[in-house]
Amino acid sequence: MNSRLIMHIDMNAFFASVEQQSNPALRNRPVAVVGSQQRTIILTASYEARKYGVKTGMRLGEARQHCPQLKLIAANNRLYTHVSAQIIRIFHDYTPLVEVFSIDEGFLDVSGSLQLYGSARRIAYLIKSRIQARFGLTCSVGIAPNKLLAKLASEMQKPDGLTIIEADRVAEVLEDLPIGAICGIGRKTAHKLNRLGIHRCGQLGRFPVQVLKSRFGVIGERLVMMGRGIDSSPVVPQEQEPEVKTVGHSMTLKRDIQDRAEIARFLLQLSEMVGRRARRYGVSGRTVTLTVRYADFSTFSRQQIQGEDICLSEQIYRVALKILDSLLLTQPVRLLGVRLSSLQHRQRQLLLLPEERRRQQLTAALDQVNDRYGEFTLMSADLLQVKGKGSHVISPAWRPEGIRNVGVR
DNA sequence: TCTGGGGTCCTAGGACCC
DNA sequence: TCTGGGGTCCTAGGACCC
Repeated sequence: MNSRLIMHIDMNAFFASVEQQSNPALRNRPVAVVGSQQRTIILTASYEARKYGVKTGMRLGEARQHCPQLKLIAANNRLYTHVSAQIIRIFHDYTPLVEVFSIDEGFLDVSGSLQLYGSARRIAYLIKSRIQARFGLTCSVGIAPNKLLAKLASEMQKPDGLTIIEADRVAEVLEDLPIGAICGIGRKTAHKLNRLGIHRCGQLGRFPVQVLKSRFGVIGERLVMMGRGIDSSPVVPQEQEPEVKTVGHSMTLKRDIQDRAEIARFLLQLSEMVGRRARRYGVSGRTVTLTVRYADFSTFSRQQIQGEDICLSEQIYRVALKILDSLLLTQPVRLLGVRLSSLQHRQRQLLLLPEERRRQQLTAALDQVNDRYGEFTLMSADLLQVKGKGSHVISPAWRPEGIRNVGVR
């Protein structure tokens, strides 16, 4: 009973594939989904575009150099969320143990589903064919004894792959695998490991733990385990997901600005977005962080802790503004961010003073209108001066509404 | 059309208290 | 008055993931 069977399912070029399905004219053509603002990057490229070297994270100019006929599409977050939620529902038909890793990825613990379906391979085929039939989308599936290896396996065949790593083949698979292929070993860590003479997972797994511990701290031990393909972390279903720890929004401005009044108006807009999401989650927080990126891309943040938990947009804004006032801006500003952390569940309304309670009710009414009719349908007069609406860029890490577990306790 | 946005976790240094 | 040590909280930055 201690041998598990974990499946990782990764939708192939998700955003781009969804667009190609919803618009047949885009099929078999190089397309890329980008953010809705002007200053953006490639979020997802279709496989046709990838052939030309177009990749996630690329600047638009560079992408066009690789592929002049590249068709760009502004991200449609509602559509992707909708499709994602339905795909997740399909996963749940095969096991209650589904971990939503991002909008286009999930882990399934199918250890207990084999009696019913025969094998993990069969479950994978069923899921793949249902997703194909219903949405016209392909995915890559990895099956292995743990999450680390399942994720690795799903990467091995794309698109439309199915890769199984059996327990007795783990060492063989890892021996010559570059360390960077492991989820959790990024560019910097790979580089540091390379300098210790470690290039392959096999080498990593045999390396003295003590040396890695002294160089990497607590993750030193984890690194050796990764090299050996050992991972005991469970598949965490939605209802057991830890609660959110921070809520934040940031935006790259259409153009770099230096005028403090203008900066303040963007902070108000960001504070409203943060406050509204915090209230929807039912949390408030004591720490407000302001992030600034200058025109040269250098980025810094300053935080301030309040004596009480806050969640109203105006309260967040006031703190953000205080931080702004304490800053000496040495360059035009490219990006602004506001984040609320040290989150707590909000107190019951009974404990509030009548005046505070009235204000909360007003805020809740405004939030309801905005939830139904879209961001910034109702907003303070100051916000009206801010040109454009909130950022509607969606990231692959973004979770469908209601997927994240909040407000239970 | 020069480089997005949402998170989590870890670290190092300093303040402060006992 | 020439110098310890542990614990906790806070700050800012960085690595990593999608």
